[in-house]
Amino acid sequence: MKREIENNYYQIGEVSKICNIAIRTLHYYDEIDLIKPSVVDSQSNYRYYSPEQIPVILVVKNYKTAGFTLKQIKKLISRESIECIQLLAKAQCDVIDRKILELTLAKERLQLYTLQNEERISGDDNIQLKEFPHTYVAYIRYKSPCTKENFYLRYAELCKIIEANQLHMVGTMMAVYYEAYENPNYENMDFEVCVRVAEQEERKGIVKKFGGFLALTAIHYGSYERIPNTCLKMFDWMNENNYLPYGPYVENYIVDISSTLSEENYITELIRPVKKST
Amino acid sequence: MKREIENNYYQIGEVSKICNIAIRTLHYYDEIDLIKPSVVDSQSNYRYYSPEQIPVILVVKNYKTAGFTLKQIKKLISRESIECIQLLAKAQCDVIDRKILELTLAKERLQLYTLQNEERISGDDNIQLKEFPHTYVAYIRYKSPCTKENFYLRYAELCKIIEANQLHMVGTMMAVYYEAYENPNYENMDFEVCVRVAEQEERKGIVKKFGGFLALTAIHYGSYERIPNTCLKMFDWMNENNYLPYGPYVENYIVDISSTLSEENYITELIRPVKKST
DNA sequence: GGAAACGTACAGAGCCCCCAT
DNA sequence: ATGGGGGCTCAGTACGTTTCC
Repeated sequence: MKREIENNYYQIGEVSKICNIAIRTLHYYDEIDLIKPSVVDSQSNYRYYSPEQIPVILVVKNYKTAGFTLKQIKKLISRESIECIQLLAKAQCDVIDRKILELTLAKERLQLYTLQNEERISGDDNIQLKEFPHTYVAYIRYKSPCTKENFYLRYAELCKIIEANQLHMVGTMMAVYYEAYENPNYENMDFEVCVRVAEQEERKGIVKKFGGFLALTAIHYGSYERIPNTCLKMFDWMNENNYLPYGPYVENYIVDISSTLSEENYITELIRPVKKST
Repeated sequence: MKREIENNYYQIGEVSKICNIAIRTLHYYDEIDLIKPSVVDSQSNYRYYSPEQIPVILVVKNYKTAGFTLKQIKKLISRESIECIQLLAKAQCDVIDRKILELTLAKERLQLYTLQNEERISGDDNIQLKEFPHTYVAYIRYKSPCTKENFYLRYAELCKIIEANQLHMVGTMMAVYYEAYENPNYENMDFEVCVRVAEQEERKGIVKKFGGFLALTAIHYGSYERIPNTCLKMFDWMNENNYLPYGPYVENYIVDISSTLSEENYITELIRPVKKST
C-alpha cells in the first residue's frame, strides 16, 4: 500500500522541484486550503500530490505572476464557471497594463541617473548647442521671493497638483526664469517650477507643452553658488559663435537635494534658448 | 516660536495629502529611520516636516514603485555617493525589464481565456480551415500507454524541463498524436505533449518550431468522451470540400482540469492538418 | 472638535531554523 | 536527506484610545 502511494503520487520535494516552488510555500498553500495534497499519510503526516495536481499548481503560479492574490486564485481554481474566470482575467489585464506603465515610467526615472553618468564621462567640454525636445510639463508660475525655501514650497505645491490630477511625473524638477534679462528682482521674481509628465496633452493652467527651441546647454557639476561661472562660459561661447539669448533661461535639477546631501554631487543642466545673431 | 514652526514646516497631515501617503506610513518611516521629520515638538511629539523633505519623500515613493525595498531606499537616500545610486539604478532597470517581460507573458496567458470567449460567441459553426501559425514549443515525445495519468506525468516532466531551462511557457498544453492513422496502439502509443514558449529559438530535444501548416480546426466544448463526435463532423466537412488529412493530428487543451473541475466546461481545440485532394 | 500620537492587532506571502525520521 | 511545523520577516493597514491645538 505504501508502495502504491509512492509510485502514483509525488512527495512534496518532487513537486517543489517540478514546479520550482519552495516546500514551505506548499505547506502554506495546504494550510490556507489553496492546494491540498490528494493524500496525507495519517501516521507521518507526509503530503502526497497526484499528477493531476501539477497543472493546477502551475496555474496557481501563473495566476500569481499575473498579480492575483491567493484569495482570488482560490476562487479562480475553485472553478465554478468559466465566465467568472474570464471576467476576472479581463479585469486583471487592465491591472497588468497599468503596472507595466508604472514600471516603464519608474525605469525612465532611474535612467536619468545612469544616462547622466555616460554623458559626464563622454563630455569633457559639456557645452553644446541642441534642439531642446518637445515635452509636456506640469507647471506653477507666479511671482515670489526667489529663495531656496520658496523653491521647495512650490515644488511641493506642484506635487500636490500632480497627485490630485493623477498625472505621472517623469523627470526632475526644472525652473524657468522669466526675468533673466531685465534686472531680476529677487524679492518678487516671476519664475516657474515645472516637471515633465508622461501625459501627452495640455491641461489648462496645469500641463503645457514645453521645449521645441534651439538652446545652448551646459551640465553644471556641484554647488549652485558656482552656476554664474558656468553661465559666463556659455556667454563666451555665444560671443565666439555669434548667438544671442532668445527666450527665458531654464535650469534642470538632475541631481539635487532629493538624491544627495553633498552639494558637490549636484548636477544641473543649464538651458539657454538662443538664436543666430544677424 | 510655535508660530514660526507652523509657518515654515508642514504638519504630518499636510505631507500626507501632498505626497498621497498615509499618515501611519509616515509614522512608520519615522520609526525605521527612513524619513525623520526635521523638527519634533518635545512636548506634544508632533512631527514637523521641512519643505526640503517633500522632494525626498517623493523620491522614496518613486524608488518604491521601481521595486526597491525600504532598506535599499534608505541607502539610496542616505546619499553617500552617486556612483552607488547609479549602480543600484542600473541593476534595478534589469529587474524592471524582467518584471515587464513577466507581466507581458502573464497577460498573454490571461488573454487565452478572454479571446476564446469571443470566438465562442461568434462561431456557431466552429469548424474552420486556417493556416496554423508558426510558433515554438517545448515538447516531450516517446511511446507510453495513452492514459490520463500518463498525460499529467508527462506534462509534469515537461514543466520540469521548462523550469530547468528557464524557458517561459505561454499557452496551454497540447498533444500531438503521431499514430492517428495507423491503427493506434493505446497500450504503447507514440505521442507528444508540448506547450508554446516565449523563446523564439530551437533547442535540441527541448524546443522546436511548430505549425506553419494548413489545418482544419474545431473547438470542442465539454467532456473528452465526445471528441470522436466532433472529429466525425470534421471528416464530413473534409469529404464535402475535398480535403485529405495530411500530418499528425493535434489537440490543444485550452480549458482543462487545471482551470475547471466540471468536464462540461472543458474547451479543446482539435487541429487536423489537411491538404486539398487532387 | 478636528488633528495628531501611539499601542496593538492583523494582513499577505512567504522564509528561517530547529527537530524528527 | 527529507519531511513537519513554530515563529519571524516586510511593508504596511485598521482600530481604538488618548492627548493636543
